[in-house]
Amino acid sequence: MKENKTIGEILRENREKKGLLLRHVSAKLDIDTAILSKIERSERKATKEQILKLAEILDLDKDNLLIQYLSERILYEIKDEELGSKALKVAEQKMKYISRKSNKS
Amino acid sequence: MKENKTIGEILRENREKKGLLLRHVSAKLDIDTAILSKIERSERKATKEQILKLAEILDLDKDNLLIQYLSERILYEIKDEELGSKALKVAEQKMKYISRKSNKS
DNA sequence: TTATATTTGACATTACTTGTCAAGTGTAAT
DNA sequence: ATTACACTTGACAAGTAATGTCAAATATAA
Repeated sequence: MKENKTIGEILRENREKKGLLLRHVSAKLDIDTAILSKIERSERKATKEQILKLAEILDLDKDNLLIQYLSERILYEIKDEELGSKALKVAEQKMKYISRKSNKS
Repeated sequence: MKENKTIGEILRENREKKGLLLRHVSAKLDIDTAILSKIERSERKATKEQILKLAEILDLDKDNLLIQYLSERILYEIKDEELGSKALKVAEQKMKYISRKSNKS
């Protein structure tokens, strides 16, 4: 029974769990509350830097949050593509090929 | 023994196989030869529309070429990311989750 | 050489991303 | 019901990246 939350949902839940307001967190990120609000509702994408700062501010695991973030960006790339699923699989194959190559195995 | 060619390589090989010059093909695409040259050498990305036209011009399978193209775009998205490989796997999981959901299974 | 094909790099244009701001909505307390 | 506060919304501005042109450079072959 795996959860499946958006980055936005994760960020909002954890911000609220800590009792922080948009204005507190957005100040630390040095952006307007409007953007953070939109990020939490998946109306905008965060930048990588913002994700890393948010992990610190909300005490979340950086690597994990970054993986979630990157995976959303990947899905965004193919969201309107019928062949997206196949493209993803091919991307994985190429990825393996590349790492196999660079390890000269 | 799988092949692993870039889109650019595929395009160039097939253009040459048909005896077409950059200027012939780029004219049909309505772009300068310079861009096509760069696309073939992976110095620039093509647009989706260009890929579809190229499939026609070079008699290549549209779906297959599009999959190759999209997979390159995906890899481009994570090319500098240490966690890229993990992000790809998570993206696939999410993809499965989404399609499971939309099929209400 | 001359001719033709391709490549390169500087630059223009366009499209997307990321941001601000001000006005709007929702909710709870006085 | 008015004030106060958190959040949301949408119009717009600024910055960045993608896409293209052009002219000069390079390569190859006749």
